[in-house]
Amino acid sequence: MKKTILVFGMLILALLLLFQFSKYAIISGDLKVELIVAAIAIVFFFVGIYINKKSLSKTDTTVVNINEEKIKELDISNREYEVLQKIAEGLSNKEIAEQLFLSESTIKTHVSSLLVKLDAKRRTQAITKAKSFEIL
Amino acid sequence: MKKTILVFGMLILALLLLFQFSKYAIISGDLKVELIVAAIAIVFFFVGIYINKKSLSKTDTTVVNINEEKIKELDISNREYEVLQKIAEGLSNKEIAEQLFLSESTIKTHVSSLLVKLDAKRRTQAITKAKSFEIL
DNA sequence: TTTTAGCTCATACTAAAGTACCAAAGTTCT
DNA sequence: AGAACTTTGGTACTTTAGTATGAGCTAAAA
Repeated sequence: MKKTILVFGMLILALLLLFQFSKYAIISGDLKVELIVAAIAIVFFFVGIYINKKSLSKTDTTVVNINEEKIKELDISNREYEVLQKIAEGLSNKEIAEQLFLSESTIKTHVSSLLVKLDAKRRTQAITKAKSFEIL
Repeated sequence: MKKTILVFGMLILALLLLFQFSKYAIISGDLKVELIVAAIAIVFFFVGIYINKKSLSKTDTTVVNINEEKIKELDISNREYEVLQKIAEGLSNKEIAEQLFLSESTIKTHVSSLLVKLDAKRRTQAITKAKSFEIL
């Protein structure tokens, strides 16, 4: 936030300096008008690019939102979704079972139904499909 | 491509018009110098934003840029990286072998060395780790 | 109160995945 | 040509993953 204020302060300062400089240069006739105009144009062209890049990189992380409607559409239950998340974290059935205080059999059951619902043959494919559905 | 040429053509035209206009305005004294300078600044500021947006939307995938240095750092070979990509697509060893015209044994060898290099126990974990390293 | 749906767990089995170890071509660099 | 490395492939084995089927339990809906 402080950085933003600093950047804008510098910008305003540069703008004022350009004003003064252009006025002086035109009146004294040291430089051609075209040159000054071109310089201003180029400077603010890149300022625009810079500002735009800054604002874009901030809203960049907001792009990824979980599509909850799709989860319901695919008829994936709460428990199944939990398991799906653990799968995507790279855990084995055994590890998932331990983390959720369940037996490995139960995890296998959930995984199997997940594969059916996501129309996947493997857990890795389930991950990619889930991400394409914006579920993960 | 034709659109790009058109846009740039329009830009150059606008630039020339501004040149002429500013020269005329300053000489005739109809407008204040500050106003002209400000106008030019504002116009090119937005031009910069526009151009930047266009170029970004085209190279949109460049935002999630693959960290090639990390690949070298992890000592992952070309073939191994190819296999890693196929794993992330959710393919089985057999399917990867068919796509790359290799035997399943070879894929297993590559996968094993990938797991070691990525310090992963499973292929699913390899995917998540690779993504955290910005390799995928 | 049945019925339905979700969650749980088990057994038995098949199919992948992964490990360990070895070995032969092919490249690249010196 | 020899060294070092990548790529390829094999065998034999262990470990996960995944399927099929059945069943008990609970909570909510019909």
